[in-house]
Amino acid sequence: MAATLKDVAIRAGVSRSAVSRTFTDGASVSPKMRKKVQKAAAELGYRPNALASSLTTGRTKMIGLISNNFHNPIFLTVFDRFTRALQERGLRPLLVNLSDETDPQSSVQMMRQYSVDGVIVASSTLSPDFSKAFRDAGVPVVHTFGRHATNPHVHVVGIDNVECGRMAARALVARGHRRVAFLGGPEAATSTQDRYQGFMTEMAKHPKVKTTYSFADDYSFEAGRAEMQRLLQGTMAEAYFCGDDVLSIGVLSAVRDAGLKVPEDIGIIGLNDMEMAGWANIDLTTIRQPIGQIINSSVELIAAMLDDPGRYPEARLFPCDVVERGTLRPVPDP
Amino acid sequence: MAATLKDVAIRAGVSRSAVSRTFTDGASVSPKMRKKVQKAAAELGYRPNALASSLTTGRTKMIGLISNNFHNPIFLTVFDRFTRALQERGLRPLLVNLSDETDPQSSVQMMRQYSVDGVIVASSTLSPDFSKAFRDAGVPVVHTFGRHATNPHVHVVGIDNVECGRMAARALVARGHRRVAFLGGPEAATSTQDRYQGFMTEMAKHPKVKTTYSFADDYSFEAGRAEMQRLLQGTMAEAYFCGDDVLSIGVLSAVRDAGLKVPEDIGIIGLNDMEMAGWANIDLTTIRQPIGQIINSSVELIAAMLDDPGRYPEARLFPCDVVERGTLRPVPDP
DNA sequence: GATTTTTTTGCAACCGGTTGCAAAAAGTGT
DNA sequence: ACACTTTTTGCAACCGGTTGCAAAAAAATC
Repeated sequence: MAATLKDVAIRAGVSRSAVSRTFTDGASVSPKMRKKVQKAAAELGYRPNALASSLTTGRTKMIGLISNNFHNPIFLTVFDRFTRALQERGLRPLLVNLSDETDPQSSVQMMRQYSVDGVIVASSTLSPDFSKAFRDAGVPVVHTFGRHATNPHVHVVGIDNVECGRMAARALVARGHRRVAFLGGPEAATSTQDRYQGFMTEMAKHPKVKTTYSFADDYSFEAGRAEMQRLLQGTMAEAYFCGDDVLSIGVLSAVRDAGLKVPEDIGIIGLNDMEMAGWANIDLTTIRQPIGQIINSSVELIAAMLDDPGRYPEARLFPCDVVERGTLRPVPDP
Repeated sequence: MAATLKDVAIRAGVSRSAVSRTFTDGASVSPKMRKKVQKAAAELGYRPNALASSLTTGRTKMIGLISNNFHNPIFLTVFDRFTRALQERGLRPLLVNLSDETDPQSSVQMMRQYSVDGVIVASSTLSPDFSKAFRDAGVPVVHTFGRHATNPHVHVVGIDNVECGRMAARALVARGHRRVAFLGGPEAATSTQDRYQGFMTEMAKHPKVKTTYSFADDYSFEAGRAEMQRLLQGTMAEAYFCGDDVLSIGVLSAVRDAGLKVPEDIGIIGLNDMEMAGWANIDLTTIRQPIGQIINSSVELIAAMLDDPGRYPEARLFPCDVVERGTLRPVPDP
């Protein structure tokens, strides 16, 4: 069975406190004692029990990583990046799948049962109130992909979805499209609302361009495809800003099945620049959300909060940029 | 700050032991006492600290979920399923990303520091020795997607990759193909080796069919595409068994870019039946690996081991089946 | 009511660590 | 060698729970 601190103390012929100090950063212990203890510990294969020490230190080094999105392919990259960034700092992600429930209180309680040092909410659809429940319970929290506010109640890291909507609108206008449309994800999602708002307000500056919009049921291939199939029954726009890449791929599929050419007949621009967007058979023009930076910044922020829990809530927004690929025609020469 | 068992005891005017018994399944406590304690606990928002109790019980209900694959899209489904199945049993996954290192001992040590109740190794590329290190350290372990052996040292849950190779071969032969090929993932991977072996041994039964093989660098779209582009410079087979779905999608991309028609000119069969295989623009004929069953079985097995740690190691293999879609021509009528 | 049996309860020790503090040891200066 | 200062060390209490056991209380039996 696992060796304990007491076993090491007995073997090294020292007090338990000496052993503890040897393994506690910053604690005072003589070099001679340290060597004696380390020798005994090595012989026994001893490593401190993180959970026992957390009772005294109040630190587990575990971070709750909460998500309700396990279907959008970009989230595999998200989990890859989060796990790596946390591990690099000696932090351990306790993964929570909230696809089936979003009661803040039961999540808060569970996280406190495990004494996580902090929580990262990785979701664009879980509400600010969800994240705020952690803050109110005294648990450091960062909401990644959350909607920013002028006076944020919790730390938010992400992109400005409104600005992305404007950016997409500008991209379509710059290509001379006279009829454009927003095809968003689920209408109730804040990310959808913000992208829609940005798109529509930018398009309002171009009254001569006909602008329409609609929503898919979900951020998924099937939902995007189904919504475009519905649109194909009526009057089409020349170009579409689709709420995200996976939606865009569904839209592309429906368009091509209808015998239309992309970008010649129909232009498509997505959002996210997930790995698949660059696959040769997709080649999606999209707006890149800098996932790596967002995640590193989130982890940096949660780590900072461990040392400064009273840290004032901030919103860190990262700029997006248009990635030119094959689904939008080139900008005409001036 | 969080209420403790002691706070509840004081508020209810009872002993700490009474409070503990109220929250411990199977412990003896009168209904009257229980009600009194529960009232006080509710008023204080008390929940037992799982880590403190683990010191006595030896149980954290945390399960290490180890993976080194965060790029194959099917792993998003894998994580979704694992988190759900574990959560349903009140178990919590501590996620570990081993993309960058595979030293068994450091992983074992980390898991023991957190007193996980068990470990699930979700990887087809991490070696049996990796999993065995946990067993040797007395940590219950299940290797999901591991290679089975006649005398397994650890519990293994997955598919018979050799049989899948045979199955793919039979599928190609049944369609009358006279020139067939295996296009595998990384040659060193055991999954590649087994699939290759099954394919080749089955094809050996059909000496009149010309059989060739090659390997992609990786299980990825780009690697699949690149390998097919290389093959397109030479003599092509009529149909290919590609080592997994994501490889197949890359292969499809290269084939179509070369102006060939699928399945008329070239047939493709993949393996896994990940969500994307069914997308209308992919419509991949593939061999379904029953991910849901594999994962539920793994979780069932780890849960069983918590109660019976000495349980004899077993291998649970699930049958695969061919999913007919659009990338292989139909079987000719007899 | 008295006796016996069963259930409930609190005490105190335990789980594996950390840490304040006083005493001991080591180091420095004269 | 002695006085003073700094560092190191062990003790014992603590962190937030669980549990064996003996005593007390409740229930059952006659």
